[in-house]
Amino acid sequence: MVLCGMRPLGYHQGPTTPVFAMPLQFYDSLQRRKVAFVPLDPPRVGIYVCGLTVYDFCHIGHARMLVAFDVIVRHLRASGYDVTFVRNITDIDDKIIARAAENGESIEALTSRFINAMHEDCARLGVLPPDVEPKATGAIDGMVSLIQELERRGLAYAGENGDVYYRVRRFDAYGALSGKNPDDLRAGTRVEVDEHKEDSLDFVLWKAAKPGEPAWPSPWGHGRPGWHIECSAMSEAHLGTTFDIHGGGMDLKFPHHENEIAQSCGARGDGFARHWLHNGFVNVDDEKMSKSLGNFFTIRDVLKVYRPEELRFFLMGAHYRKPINYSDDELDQARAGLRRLYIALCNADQTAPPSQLTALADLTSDTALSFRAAMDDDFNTPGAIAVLFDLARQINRAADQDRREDAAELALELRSLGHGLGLLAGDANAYLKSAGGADATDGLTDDDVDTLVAARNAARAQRDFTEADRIRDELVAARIELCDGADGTTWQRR
RNA sequence: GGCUAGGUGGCAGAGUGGUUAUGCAGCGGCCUGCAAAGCCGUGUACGCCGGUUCGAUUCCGACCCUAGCCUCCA
Repeated sequence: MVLCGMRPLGYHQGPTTPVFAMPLQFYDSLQRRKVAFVPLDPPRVGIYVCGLTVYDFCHIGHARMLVAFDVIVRHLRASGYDVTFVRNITDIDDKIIARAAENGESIEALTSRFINAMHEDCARLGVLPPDVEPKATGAIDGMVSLIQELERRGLAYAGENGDVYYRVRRFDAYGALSGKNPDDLRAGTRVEVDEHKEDSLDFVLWKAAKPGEPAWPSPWGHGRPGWHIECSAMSEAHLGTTFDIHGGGMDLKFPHHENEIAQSCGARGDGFARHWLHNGFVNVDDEKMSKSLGNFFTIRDVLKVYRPEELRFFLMGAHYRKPINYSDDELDQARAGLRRLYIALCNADQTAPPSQLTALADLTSDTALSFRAAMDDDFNTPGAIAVLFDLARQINRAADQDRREDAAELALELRSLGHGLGLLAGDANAYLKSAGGADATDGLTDDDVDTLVAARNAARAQRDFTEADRIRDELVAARIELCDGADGTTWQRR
């Protein structure tokens, strides 16, 4: 509860200028304010994020979560922490069972198909794999153990139907995360009431097996786990009963995360996640994008039209806690902005990725310190990106003034800072020449373009500008832009 | 209805008790055969009404509006 005071970060450009910075701070959903982050057991940091239920392709809302926590973990690591990042996979639940039956395929076939698809999507978006990616079906023992302990403590009971429930009203802290009062919740009950529950607030820990459904043995008979208990078991298995950060989408705050707290704290005493981070939503027409509303775009749909990095850049263009609206117009804006950064790398003649980047901690320019300050302040990616643009201007200016070494040095810094955001990792020419999405092919191969550019330059050499412009118009129609420089003509796809 | 977040220039989006966010788009200039890219210049935004203050977009209160959650959901 006590904010750490200012502490010296280091010295910049001589010993007379101390540079101060606040330590890393972020908004904790539990305390509902920004807190200075002090890990439980530094430099080790444990973070658990609720992953996906794998019965369909990932949509952009999932991408938001994946990218948001990818950036958070990247920055924790850049800040010197030894992070263990756990992101689970829910591979058993009602929807999975229903979808598998619908498709006439096995649950295993369905889930492994969509797990692979998710991994492909992540790789394309530059989302690094978590350190541990546990599956619910691999954590049944831990769930049974938790439920047994809850039962022993009077917090769980078996209904007549064989389902096991959590006795919510016996857990005093219920509602602490979501700010909800159990009495208010009960008043709002308007869904079908399960007559086997003691109280309508109680939620399922273990479901009795139904014919034809997957089931595991347990003290309460064959059955399968409820959704909430999975995460309590998986976080405990990999991070212990107390760990630093728990994350997930805003909609998981209640009831999922509230229930996790009830389960984990109920069974193991106090502890569990010390801080909670929730990412905001992707909206379409100012309405939540979700499968149930049917207004969602899958990642792979979007990547037919936009480059993966453009989507990533778009998702980081707003603070991770705020909602963002998905539209072609905004993706186009992201495209134009990212293009500017890559062009700066080209202007510095640093098109190929460097073999060695500079670590954030070793960058001491004002620019780098601004970047760090932005990221240290609740992972403020828009602020950090603004610093990238500032750097791009510095590079272009240096290039204009023919200060090549300066430009190269700044370009390395841009790459290094970009790395902290998972951006600007590739070859700049390759990026700019790539089609803006799988469906954006213009029918011209790179060789075709090179041939036309050569023909145009031959015409220019003869001062036949009518022919030169005709060829350029043809290329522009194919979304290819030319740039006549001192060293020849370069081209890019828009 | 309860709870939780928001309302910033044409668009997107940070931030701040008094000083340029940033990007996209626009306009003027330089450069160019013309462009493109880049550079330079250019915009007097902070929902409404009160209050505190020398001074508020920034703090406090009321109001209006929006979104999310209260049901599976990133």
